[in-house]
Amino acid sequence: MSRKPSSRPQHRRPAQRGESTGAQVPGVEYGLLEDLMGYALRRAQIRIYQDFLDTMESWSITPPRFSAMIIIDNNAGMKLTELAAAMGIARSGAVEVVNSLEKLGFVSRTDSEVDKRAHVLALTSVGKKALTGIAQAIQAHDARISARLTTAEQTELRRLLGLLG
Amino acid sequence: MSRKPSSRPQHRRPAQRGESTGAQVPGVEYGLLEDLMGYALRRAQIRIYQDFLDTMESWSITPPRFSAMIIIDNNAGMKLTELAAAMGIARSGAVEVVNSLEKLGFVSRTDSEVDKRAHVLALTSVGKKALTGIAQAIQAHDARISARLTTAEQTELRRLLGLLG
DNA sequence: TATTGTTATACTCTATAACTATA
DNA sequence: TATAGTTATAGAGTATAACAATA
Repeated sequence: MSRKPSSRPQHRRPAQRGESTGAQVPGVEYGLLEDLMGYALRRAQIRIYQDFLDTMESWSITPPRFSAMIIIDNNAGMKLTELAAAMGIARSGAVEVVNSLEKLGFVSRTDSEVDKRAHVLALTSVGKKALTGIAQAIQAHDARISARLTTAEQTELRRLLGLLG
Repeated sequence: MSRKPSSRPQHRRPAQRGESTGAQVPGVEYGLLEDLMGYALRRAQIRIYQDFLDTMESWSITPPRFSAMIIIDNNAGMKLTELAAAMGIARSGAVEVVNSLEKLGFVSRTDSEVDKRAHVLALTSVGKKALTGIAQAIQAHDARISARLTTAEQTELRRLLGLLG
């Protein structure tokens, strides 16, 4: 089965992780999966991730990029290796995140004064302005996904999630 | 910066998603992230995913592969398109999952009697035997991640997760 | 015309290892 | 020797679009 490479689509939506709804399909037996806490958590995250992506669509922001922006904004003078540690990812992964944020014009690398190997990360003015809007949208997203829980239930959910794992 | 392609390592651990611990690093400010339910959920999932991978390492099983095996086992005569719908992923993704499970010898495709386009999915005898061990290990994993919660708290957590999204 | 399975393509996220420049 | 940033490579998971065979 072959296809013409020349007819490749130009306006495809970016293929991101988690386009599925996280809902169960009626008539399908899920067996053991129904009993697993890990599966319940995974389904919830898939549902929420979709809303996150929809929320961030116009900004080209993904969860790791968002985390990186927030962490850079809250830790002045941070180096790339420190960002990687803070995010719990490899240095090479942090390079990719910073590359993409730099390409979007949100983050800058500046040569460190004290260590010629290191780059100091910072949000650009464009990045700072964008983060204001992004943070607002994310907070609205977070409120939306938590809307069916009372304040007490939200507190309890946080506590129980903290105990997991 | 170039490198010698001939010196490529041969015994690297497969790079899977979620090698990070999901823990926060002391001394780092996480700002808004601390307040987000979505971030709390994400961190819990990262922690748990690591234990899942460690548990499944000897079986080469990942969450989607595990879900697929359970669903195929519980829905006799299922077609690939139905599996994709049940898992909430694209057909092309289901092809990949089934390919990998077929390569492991756990799943078989059989020509459908009633629809010459379709293949009927089934666990092989090897797959059935493997699933017994896998399911046991996963149930132990699930008990492990839930161990710090009482039974009542586990029930409550499930309920609250169901309300999310 | 519509559906089924497949392939081609592309993108994100993650990893390990090796490399260069610097400490 | 060790660290900081980068690049090369790899693999899993996801997507859209097009295609051949069949319904």
